[in-house]
Amino acid sequence: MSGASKSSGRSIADEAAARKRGRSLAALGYTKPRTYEELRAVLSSGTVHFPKRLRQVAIFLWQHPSDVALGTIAQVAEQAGVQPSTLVRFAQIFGYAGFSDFQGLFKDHVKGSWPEGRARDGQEQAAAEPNANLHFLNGLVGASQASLGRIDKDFDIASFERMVDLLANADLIYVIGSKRAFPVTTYLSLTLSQQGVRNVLVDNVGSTALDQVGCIGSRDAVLAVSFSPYNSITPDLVAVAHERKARIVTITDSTFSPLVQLSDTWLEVVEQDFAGFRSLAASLAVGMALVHGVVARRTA
Amino acid sequence: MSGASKSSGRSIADEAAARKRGRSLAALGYTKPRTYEELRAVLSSGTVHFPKRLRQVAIFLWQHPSDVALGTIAQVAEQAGVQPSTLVRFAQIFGYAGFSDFQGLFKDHVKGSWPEGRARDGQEQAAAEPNANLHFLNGLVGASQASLGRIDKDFDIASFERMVDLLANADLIYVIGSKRAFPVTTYLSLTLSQQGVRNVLVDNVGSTALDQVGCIGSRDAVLAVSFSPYNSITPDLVAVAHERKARIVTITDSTFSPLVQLSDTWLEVVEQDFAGFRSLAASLAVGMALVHGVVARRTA
DNA sequence: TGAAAATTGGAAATCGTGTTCGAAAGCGGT
DNA sequence: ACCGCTTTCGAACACGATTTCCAATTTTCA
Repeated sequence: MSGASKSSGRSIADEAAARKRGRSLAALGYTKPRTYEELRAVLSSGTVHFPKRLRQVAIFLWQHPSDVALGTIAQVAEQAGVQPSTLVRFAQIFGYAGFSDFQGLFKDHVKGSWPEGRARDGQEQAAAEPNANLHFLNGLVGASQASLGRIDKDFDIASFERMVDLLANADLIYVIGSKRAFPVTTYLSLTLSQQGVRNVLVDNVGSTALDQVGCIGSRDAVLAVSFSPYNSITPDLVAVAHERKARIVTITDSTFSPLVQLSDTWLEVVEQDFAGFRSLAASLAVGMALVHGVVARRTA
Repeated sequence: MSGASKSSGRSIADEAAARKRGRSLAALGYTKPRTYEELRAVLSSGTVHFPKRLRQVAIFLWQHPSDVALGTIAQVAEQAGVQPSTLVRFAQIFGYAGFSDFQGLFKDHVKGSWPEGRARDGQEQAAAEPNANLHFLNGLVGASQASLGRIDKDFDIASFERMVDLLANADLIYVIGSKRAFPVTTYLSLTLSQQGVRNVLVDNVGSTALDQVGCIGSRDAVLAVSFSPYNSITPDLVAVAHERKARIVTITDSTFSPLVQLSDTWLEVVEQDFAGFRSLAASLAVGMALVHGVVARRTA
């Protein structure tokens, strides 16, 4: 609220200053947004086209309003990945004198939705859900959360560390998984690559998977992901890799998985399902942690 | 959060300084409260008796936590009807270096009760975790759960139903998404197929994506998934589909997505990230719900 | 391809904020 | 009522935060 009161007394000078820079939105027929909702409306209208960095700022403001309200300009800038001056420029484009002034908008908003907005009614809401689609969505969310919750409970950290070791020491990592596991492997492969870890995603495009794994050497490692029913091509591919003496680490959902016997180390991740639709949340989280562990080990 | 981290590094010196003033609570057997809840507990315990001005401060803190979090010391002092220095003294009595440090408590609390800040819970929980890998895993789980939690809060059920409508009435569904969105689209495509809904996953294998979307007709629909940064091929592909008069529904993470303007209907799903690794849990859950909705509509 | 314009990064300068400190006022005990 | 201790006040100071400005870079348009 202080920000608002302060700005009101200086708005004329502010706008004059901004206009002098020739970038004020007033020139575009916009008036300075006076509330957080107005700002959101302007941002979402899509009529304003920002260059790269300023767009980055807009996206961050959109997604993390409370961080903007509570932080200093330096903190916000770092989190958004831009320079502090960029934030100031952004604020000025909207007709504000500077960041502090602009921040008042966010402070007001956060304060406004407090403490009335504290109603933690997740459970009650779900219980009396009239809409079938919402009911289903809540069921899926529940299944995902249950899967995630189970990770904390019984997680074999020793196996996990062995897996990190094996993968980190590998020459090349082959990522294998089909059907339901494929989304997991694509994300793992993408993330590994983004982190600079060379890897091959065995996707079986062109039915070349067997030939790909035929190239595996004894200094390579296989990261396999497989869920029941185990009727996909994955066990076959892993068996080939096993014959070729590669290290094999597996994420699967039971000891009955045919991959368990082939693996040097394996982790059990059980996903909950709702009405036949199975979550992938836990597998993704564990997989990401694996990637992170490998990167950390390699750069150490 | 910055306040908290800052304090941890200086706490020893802080407490020494406070003790020298002879008013530290440590002398009374109290330890410095580390969270807002702990502070409330101490205040409400009634075991500490403050002189007039300090009591005034305590009452104000109790009743207006958000003002304390958002304001400057001068503003808080004025609202509470005391001098700024009184606030500093109050903070020091509790073992903090000063008001800024103390204020961090309130900022954390406010941010924690704000949707996108909830992953912090997992992070702090993990702070006591000795194993770095476990810490990271917990962070990811926290991010996933925060993402899922946000679905309940603000979900545009109307948009969702329009999306189901459009997809259910489509002749053929094209599923488009690249990079981080690709795992989501692969799972959507797989599930659609398993449920008997004909669809094309535009995966750009062989760089044929443009040719694929060139076949889209006006009775088809596109289900696009895209996250920031929006620098992939997805917008180009969707633009082609748009020109060919197909219905377009989108799952994305902000209004700045270039897909929004091309879409008939879109849903905002914001994923939390942890150390740069972003969750997909919420997008997957929403996507699955979409598939289920389409199947239900078609078989009805 | 080259020139002009727009955008961005970064450091220097400015401004505001929090903290400290000494003096004054209040309070309780003798 | 006096003395000593505690609490409060308010101004000066120092620090950190914000803003400004200019050079470097990127983009745009001819």
